[in-house]
Amino acid sequence: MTTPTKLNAKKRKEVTVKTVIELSSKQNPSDITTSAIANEMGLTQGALFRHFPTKESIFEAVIAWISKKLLNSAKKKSMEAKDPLDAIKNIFNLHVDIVVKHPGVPRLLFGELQQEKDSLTKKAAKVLMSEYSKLLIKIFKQGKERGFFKSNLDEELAAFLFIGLIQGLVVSSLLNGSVKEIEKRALPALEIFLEGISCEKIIP
Amino acid sequence: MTTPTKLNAKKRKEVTVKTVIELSSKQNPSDITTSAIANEMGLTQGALFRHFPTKESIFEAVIAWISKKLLNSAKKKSMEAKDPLDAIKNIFNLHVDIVVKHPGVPRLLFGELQQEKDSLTKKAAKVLMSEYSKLLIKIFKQGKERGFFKSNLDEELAAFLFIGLIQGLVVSSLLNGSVKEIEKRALPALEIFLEGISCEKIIP
DNA sequence: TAAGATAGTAATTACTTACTTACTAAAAAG
DNA sequence: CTTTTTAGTAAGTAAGTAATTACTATCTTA
Repeated sequence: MTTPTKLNAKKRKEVTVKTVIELSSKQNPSDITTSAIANEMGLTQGALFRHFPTKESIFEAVIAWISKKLLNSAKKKSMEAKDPLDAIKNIFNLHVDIVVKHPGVPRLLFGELQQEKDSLTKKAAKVLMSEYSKLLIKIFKQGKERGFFKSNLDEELAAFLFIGLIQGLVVSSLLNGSVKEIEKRALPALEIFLEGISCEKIIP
Repeated sequence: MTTPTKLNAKKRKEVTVKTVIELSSKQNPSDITTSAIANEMGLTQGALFRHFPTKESIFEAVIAWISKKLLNSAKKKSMEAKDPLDAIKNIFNLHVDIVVKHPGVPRLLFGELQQEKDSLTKKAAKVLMSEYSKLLIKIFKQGKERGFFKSNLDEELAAFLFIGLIQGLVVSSLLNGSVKEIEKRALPALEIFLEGISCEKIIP
């Protein structure tokens, strides 16, 4: 991915973030070196440090990018939906789209979450995940009140299962070595989940 | 964890494996250095290489340990079960127990699966996961035939959701920083999953 | 008890890592 | 056109990293 030499600071930062996400889809994010990033961009390693003070700050920027991408879109989807069930479906599709388009994203987040010390990036990843959970919990709660979901549903649990749903698809793609696997299985997976949390259908 | 100086080769290898699993529960497995392992065992770094030719071979031994632990027990549980539904429940509990007792295990496996090149350890992790999937698929298939699960159930998908189910619980524990979270939510989570894949109850 | 085998030490190896710095080329501004 | 700002280079640094080595202490057993 050789980009034209000399980009302004803003563009260069954007390219860096995209490059890290790209690399994360091929290897363990914590194994990505600054040299690897620079090399992938057609840049010398030292040049990166003109734009970012530390390696960690690069990953901060990446998490920030993901946060914006995921949270903003999810909130928009939930606003546009006609009911809570529709909202869940839309957010699921959005999430799956992001994962298919950027398979590095779940790896980055999961990788950060299991870091030893509470670095800034880990904190950012935690914040993102709990914001996302909060949004889901709110929707599940609404869906419960409006009679879409079981009345005894634990919304927090449902939120984590929703995330786990996608993690399961990611695992399957890691085993088969192809993200297409995810697209194929996404909808049936969602159906099983919804079946598990929805009210029994009224017998006609 | 200072162990008595001088252990025989077999014991030392066992302690090494346990130590790596222990460390994996606190930090990203790919960040674990041979010094860290040795230090945790009360040993010098070089001493490790009396027992393992390379660092990778240490992780091979760890995956082998997990494989034995998980696969053997799961097979046994499935043999003892009175029906496929029972088998799934028992394997789920077993899996949850292992994760709660050794939180480093899912991190190790997931970490290996997303490695760049097909190292021996990645291959071993892949084999383990697909053996595990195979076992689950077999049970889901039997359950389908015997009328426990939906007749149109995709067994392979169900297997990955089963794994994702636990991943979701792991994510929740990473956010809350406590594995107890997993124990608390495990059974309700399983119920939702089973509800999603089971045959509709016959109306009395 | 003496001899050989074995587990561990401590220093050192070659190599990789994130980060720094003195310099250059090109664009932007006056 | 000249000056200043800015993005990038290339070489270097210090702090790790996995692995090797010469040596030692301890256990086993003949």
